[in-house]
Amino acid sequence: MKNRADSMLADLKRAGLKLTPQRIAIVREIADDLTHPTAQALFERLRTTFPTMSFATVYNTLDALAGCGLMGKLALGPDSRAVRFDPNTEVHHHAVCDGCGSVVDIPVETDEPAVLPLAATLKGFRVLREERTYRGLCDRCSRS
Amino acid sequence: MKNRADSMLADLKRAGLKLTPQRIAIVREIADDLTHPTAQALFERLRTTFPTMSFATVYNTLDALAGCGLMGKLALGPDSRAVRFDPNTEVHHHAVCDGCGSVVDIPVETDEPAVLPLAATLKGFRVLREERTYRGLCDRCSRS
DNA sequence: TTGCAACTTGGAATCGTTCTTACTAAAGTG
DNA sequence: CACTTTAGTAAGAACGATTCCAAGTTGCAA
Repeated sequence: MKNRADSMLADLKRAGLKLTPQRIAIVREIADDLTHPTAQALFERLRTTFPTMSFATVYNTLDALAGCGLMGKLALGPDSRAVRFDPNTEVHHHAVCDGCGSVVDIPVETDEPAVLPLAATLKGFRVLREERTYRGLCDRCSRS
Repeated sequence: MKNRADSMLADLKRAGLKLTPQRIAIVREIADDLTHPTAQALFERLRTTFPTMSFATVYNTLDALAGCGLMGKLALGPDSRAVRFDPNTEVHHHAVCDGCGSVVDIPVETDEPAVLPLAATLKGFRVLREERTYRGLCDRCSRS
């Protein structure tokens, strides 16, 4: 495998989607981005090198990626209402800084109970997935 | 203590806020509501018995309650964009049904590590709070 | 190379929420 | 009890994020 962007593009194609210049640009922009950007942020960045890029295309492509399981969509709190996109498809959690709003991935420790015994049942509720958000202060914000 | 609504009203007053008829109506409407309603849903319900009620007042009151720690605000997923309000101030988690979108409270089991050793440190991140969302299918949806 | 379903664009529409303005009611002051 | 200050409300405009739409364009299978 070459890199994350190329592998995502290959998967997109495999799913029957066309590899347009716009999609290629979008995928390259986010594939290795660990900051969990919003669609708006991506759009701004893309517009500098791809001036005709439209909002709808950014959203469409990100949703297509999400639909293929190549991208996560995050709603990280009632205050930051914009959806954030996460190219990390490993099982993991998130830490959100109350100070600056930054988001970092938290890998699942190998010694903890694998996020959840999948399809466990909780009060008549069939649990398929568990999401955790740790809130607090990032290194930088807890100093200042 | 009489009931949840009265105790919330007392706390509101103690916080220096006036007990207006609007606030009393809003608090009574949500105090014992376990469905995590949106501001819109509450507004619709209130409007039937309090026709002059305005959106701004609903939001103001819910935010005031949240500011006093009497109400939680939830962003439960990228698909349901509306903020949901939760009068349950106990430490607990949430289970969200992929089918119907319903939300139920999940109490923290006494045998699990108290949500998190408070202020634990994670990769240089000072953790103050942990939120968990279990996703899957509710009893009703997993049958049909 | 061609044909067409899939795609892109730009702007309008929508949704949930916040803001603004003017009005009203309550609480403090003398 | 009049007077002032302050807090709260109503209605709708404004806002930010996202989705929809109509019209034009293009990747790619055959």
